[in-house]
Amino acid sequence: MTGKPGKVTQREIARIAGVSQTTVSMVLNDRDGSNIRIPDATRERVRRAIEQSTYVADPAARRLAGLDNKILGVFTYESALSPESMDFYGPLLNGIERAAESLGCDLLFFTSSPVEEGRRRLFHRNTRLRLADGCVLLGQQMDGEDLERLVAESFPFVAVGRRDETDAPVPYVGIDYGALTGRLLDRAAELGHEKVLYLHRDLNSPTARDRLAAIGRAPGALAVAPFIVGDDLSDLPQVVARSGATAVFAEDAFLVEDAALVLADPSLSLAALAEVRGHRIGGRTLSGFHTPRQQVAAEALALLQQLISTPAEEHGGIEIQRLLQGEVALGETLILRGGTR
Amino acid sequence: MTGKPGKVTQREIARIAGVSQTTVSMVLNDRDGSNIRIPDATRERVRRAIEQSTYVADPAARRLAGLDNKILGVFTYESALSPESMDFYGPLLNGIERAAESLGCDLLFFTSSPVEEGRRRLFHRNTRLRLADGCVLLGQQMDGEDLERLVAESFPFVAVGRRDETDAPVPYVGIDYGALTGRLLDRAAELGHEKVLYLHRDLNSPTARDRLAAIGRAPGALAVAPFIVGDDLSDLPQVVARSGATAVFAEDAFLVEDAALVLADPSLSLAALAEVRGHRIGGRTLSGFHTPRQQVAAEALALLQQLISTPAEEHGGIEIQRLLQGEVALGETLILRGGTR
DNA sequence: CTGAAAGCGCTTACAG
DNA sequence: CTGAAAGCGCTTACAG
Repeated sequence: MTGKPGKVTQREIARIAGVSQTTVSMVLNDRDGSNIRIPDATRERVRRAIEQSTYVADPAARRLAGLDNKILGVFTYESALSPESMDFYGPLLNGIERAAESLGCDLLFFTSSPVEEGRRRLFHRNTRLRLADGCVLLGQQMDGEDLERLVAESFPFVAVGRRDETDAPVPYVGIDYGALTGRLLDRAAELGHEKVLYLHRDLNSPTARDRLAAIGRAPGALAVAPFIVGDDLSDLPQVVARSGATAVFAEDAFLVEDAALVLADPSLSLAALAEVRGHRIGGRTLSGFHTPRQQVAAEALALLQQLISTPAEEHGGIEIQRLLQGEVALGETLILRGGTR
Repeated sequence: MTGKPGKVTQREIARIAGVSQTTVSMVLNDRDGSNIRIPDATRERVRRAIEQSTYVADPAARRLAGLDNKILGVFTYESALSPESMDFYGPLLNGIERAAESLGCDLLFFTSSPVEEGRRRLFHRNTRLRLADGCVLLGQQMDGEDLERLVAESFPFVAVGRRDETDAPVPYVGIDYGALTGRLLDRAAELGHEKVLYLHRDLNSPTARDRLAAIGRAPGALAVAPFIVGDDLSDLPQVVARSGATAVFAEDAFLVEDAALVLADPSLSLAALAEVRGHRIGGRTLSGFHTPRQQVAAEALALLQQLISTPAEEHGGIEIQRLLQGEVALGETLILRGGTR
């Protein structure tokens, strides 16, 4: 696999144009500063030689010589392009693709990373991480060690979603689930609810903690009881009855849907503390949040680009941790206490 | 952007282990042939030095030195990750991701390619194409010149979908739409239809031509009239009435859906000469094809890998043009002539 | 204004 | 068994 017969190099162009290889490089990179001044004639000669050939710069060589590659890495802790993950990753990937287009960057997906314990490993023997100028990380849960190491090696990266599992501050762009949760709880209180049951899977992620923390700060009139669920929800009706809750919230829309299947009571209010777009319960739009996922992705790439193009000493001036505000989706399943859906 | 403070090189490892940089390279690449024999002791010393450090090989340097990168390029002529394109690209991308995982390859998406006349350009000033060992091309229509040039530069690539726009034989993996069309027409004849109207947009793609060619070979009892449609379908009822057709086929499921909106007659049979999964007309599953798109993607990557790892002289032994068989989806909209949906 | 030279980090003949 | 050297294709000081 060394045979690259069709490959044209700067040396070849130089030969044709009758100049040195250095000059070709200068022309290609528009190096035209104080001490380098290439006459238009030479410049033209080189240009023509290039046009007539099929020359394209070898990106590996450029990179090795110290230039940016305009390649951004995309690392996902799970499969990104499977049908199941599209609900979550789809809008993010779309935002990333569009941002990359407008930044003029290519996207390197680290699909080769070996899977261990169900999750991909970022660092491994032959990681191509370094080929990228920087990397965005996606996934509900991330590996704290990966993050620490990226910081330690001062490799530019941005996590999508809030992170707090490390000592060193990690650059991220996320959604302010705490604020959203607070607002939805306010809304529930306004509608007369006094007891809410909150279903979750006890995930160990920052956003899961943000939701729980916000629940701990619920308005005085409202008591919210967290309840950890497993795969089997058959006990749920009893739990709800015993708790006296008039509303059931859950950490994501799928969990609300599952709960709704076993919870037949139409007077029970339902909501997800997460994106609800496209989700309906018995024909009614689910109450919950609208989260600006495309915008998160776009801002993550913009931040990454900023980190890449700013010398490390000046990183202090950059806001590296950003939470974007979503909005509460009122929906039709969070209703007046005592009403019916 | 030259500051790579956290970067460890082979030279550094060599210094620590007290060997030459060459030896480090040998150990890393398990070079252990006839004339190179590294004692386990040395080997171990190097291994430990590597483990203790955060060394990872620089992929740009490896590539420049002539090795494969295990990076496969993905070029799409349109946006690949937008919600609209997911219907078409989704299963293909999913197949590509999975195949890449099992081949141990990363995926480079050429999102930076400048868009001209609504389509991306493969070759441009700073293309990173060469960074990949090879490339898969996706898109309904492709640029013949791009394909010619790839062949001329003997850059390994595989097109997804049949291609015939070049003189040189282009490697591809596609679906045999001609065979599928033939079988659906047979089915229509069996159901008693004698006249069918075929709606299409007169696209200039090989698969579009394959469908038309198969229509030209329709069974004797069946007359199929191709009809080119624009965006406005309001004339369609008249056209159908005038033609005397008892069935209307179209080149894709969306076009059938659009046609169904203006064609109220429930005795009219409908079908798409394309993938129909997930499509319904008035509650009935649409008749058409089931196409193995994930398999197409997987086979395209396998073929690409084969082309990459086989010396060019032996390419003659590889079947580079492959058509996969799909199956006819009987559905509920292609019915007995005279029946009602 | 332009070229010869060093260097980026690796691999692989080629000499010891 | 192991290292010094050349080379991959580029960029960028540094000399003319």
